[in-house]
Amino acid sequence: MAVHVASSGKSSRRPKPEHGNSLRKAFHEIRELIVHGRLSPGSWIVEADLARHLAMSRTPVRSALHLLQREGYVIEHTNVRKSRMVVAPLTQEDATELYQVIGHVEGLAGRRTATLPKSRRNEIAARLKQFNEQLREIAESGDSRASGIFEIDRSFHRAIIEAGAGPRLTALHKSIEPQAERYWRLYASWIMHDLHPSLEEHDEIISAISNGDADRTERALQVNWENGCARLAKVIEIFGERGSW
Amino acid sequence: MAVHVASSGKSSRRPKPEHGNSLRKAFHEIRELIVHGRLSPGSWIVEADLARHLAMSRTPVRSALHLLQREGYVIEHTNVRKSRMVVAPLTQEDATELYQVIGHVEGLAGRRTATLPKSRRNEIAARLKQFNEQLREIAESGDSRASGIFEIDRSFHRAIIEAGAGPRLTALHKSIEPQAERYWRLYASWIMHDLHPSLEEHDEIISAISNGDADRTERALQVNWENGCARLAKVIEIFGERGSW
DNA sequence: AGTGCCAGTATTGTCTACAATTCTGGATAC
DNA sequence: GTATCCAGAATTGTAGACAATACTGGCACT
Repeated sequence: MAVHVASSGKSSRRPKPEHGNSLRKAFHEIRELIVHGRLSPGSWIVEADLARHLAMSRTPVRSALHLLQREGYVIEHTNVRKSRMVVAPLTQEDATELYQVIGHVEGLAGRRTATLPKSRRNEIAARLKQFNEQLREIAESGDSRASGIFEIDRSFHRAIIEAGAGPRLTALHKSIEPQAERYWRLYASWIMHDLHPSLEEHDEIISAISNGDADRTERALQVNWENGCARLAKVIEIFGERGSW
Repeated sequence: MAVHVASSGKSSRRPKPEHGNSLRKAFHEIRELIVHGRLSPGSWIVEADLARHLAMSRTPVRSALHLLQREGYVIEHTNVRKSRMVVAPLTQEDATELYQVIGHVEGLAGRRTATLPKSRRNEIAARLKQFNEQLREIAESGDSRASGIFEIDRSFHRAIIEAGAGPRLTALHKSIEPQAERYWRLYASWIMHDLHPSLEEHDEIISAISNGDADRTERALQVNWENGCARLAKVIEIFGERGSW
C-alpha cells in the first residue's frame, strides 16, 4: 500500500530535502563564494554557517568541502583528529606553481591536439581564431568588461582541451583551471592593460596547431601561462598577497 | 555536571563511533580494495555493503567514494539525480592517458629538481642511484618479489617529487600516481621480465639531474613513463582488458 | 601580575532515520 | 507469447541527533 503519500498530508514535518542536487549545489556555490572572494582567503570556515546560508543540512556541505579541499580551494589546518577548514590563501608562490601546472596540463592536451588529422586541426584553428579576434576587439575598444574577457579566454583554452584531451586529462583540467580565476578576478583590471602580448601568444598557439607541430604547440601553451603568471606577479607585488598572514 | 558518562552505563546503546578516523580509513581501505583488485574493475559498488565490511556507517564511506571518484578510481554511472558508482575499468586507452599524464607531472617536478643548487642535486642523485642499484640487484637475482620492486620504483620517483615539487604539484602527484599501481599489479609478473630498459632510463634521469639539465630531465621522465606504458600495452594485449564490457 | 587549570561553549565527526528514486519480478491484459 | 504496469525491494541522498574533541574565558593559586 502507498505508505509514502501519507507524509505529504502531514505537510511541514520536515523541510523538504532538495533530494539529489544538494551536494552539487553546495560544491558549486561554495566554490563561487571562494572564487569571487565573498569568502576571503585565509578565513575560517564553519560548516554550520555555510549550511544555514545554503539552506541545507551539514551533510552535503561537508562533502563539498572535502572535494574543494582536494582541489585546492580549501586547506586543512591539520590537528590530530579534527580538521579545521580554511580558505586557501593567494600567494605569489602558489600562483607560480598553479600556473606552471596548468601550462603543462594544457601543453599536454595541445600536444595531442596537434597530432590530430589536418582537417580537424583546421576546424579547431578556425574556432580559436574567432575567439582571439573577439579578444582583440575588446582590447582595442578599451572596454573594461573584464569578465567578458575572462570568459572568452577561457573558451579559447577549453577548446583546445576538448579537442585533444581524453577523459582523464579533461577532468584534471576541469579541476585545476578554475582556480586560476581566483587570481584573475582579484587583479582583473590591472591585467587588462597588457592584454596584447597574450593575444600574440595565442596566435603562436594557433599557428603551431595548424602546422601540426606538437612540440611547438606544447611549448607555446606553456609560455602563454608562464607569461600570464609573470604579468600577474607584477600586480601581486603592488597589491600584496591575500590571506597569507 | 557530567552528563556524558551516563551513556556508558547503558552499554551498547550505540556501537561506538570511531570518532575522527573513519573517513580516512574508508578512503584508504576502499582504494586498497580497488588497487588490489578485490573490487574488480567494472563492478558495481553498494555503499551499504562497504559500510558493513568496514564496520562503520554509510556517511564516511559515501564521502570516501566521492573523493575516489574525483581521483578516477570510481566512475559515476550518471542518471538524472542518482549516481551509481562503478569501479573504474582498466583499458588500454585509459592506461595510455594515465601514464602520459603522470609522465608530464613528474616531468615538471623533475624540471624543477634540475634547477636546484648543485650540492642539493648531488644528494638527490646519490639517493636515486641507491634505489636503482637495489632494483638492479633484484633484477639480476631473478627474484620475483614484484611488490618489492614496485615499492622501490615508487620511492625512486617520489624522491624526485619531494625534491622539486611544491605543495600543489605534490598533491597532484599523490592523487594520480597510485592509480598506476592498478595496472602494475595486474600485470606485475610480466612486466618484471623486461625491467632492464627501465633501469637504463633511470640512469638517464639521474645523469640529467646531476648535470642540472632541466629539459633533459623532463624529457627523460616522460620517456620513462611512455615506455612503461608501451611495455604494459604488450601485456594488456595478451591478457585482455578488465571490466570494460 | 603571571600561570595553570577547569567549566562551558563551539565545532567537528559519525550514526540512524527517513524520503525519494530506481530496479525487479511477476501478474494481467491483449 | 509478448508487452505493460504495478507492488515491493533495493539503494541513494539528505536531515537531524548525538558523541567527541578543541577552544575560550575566567578563576584560583602562586
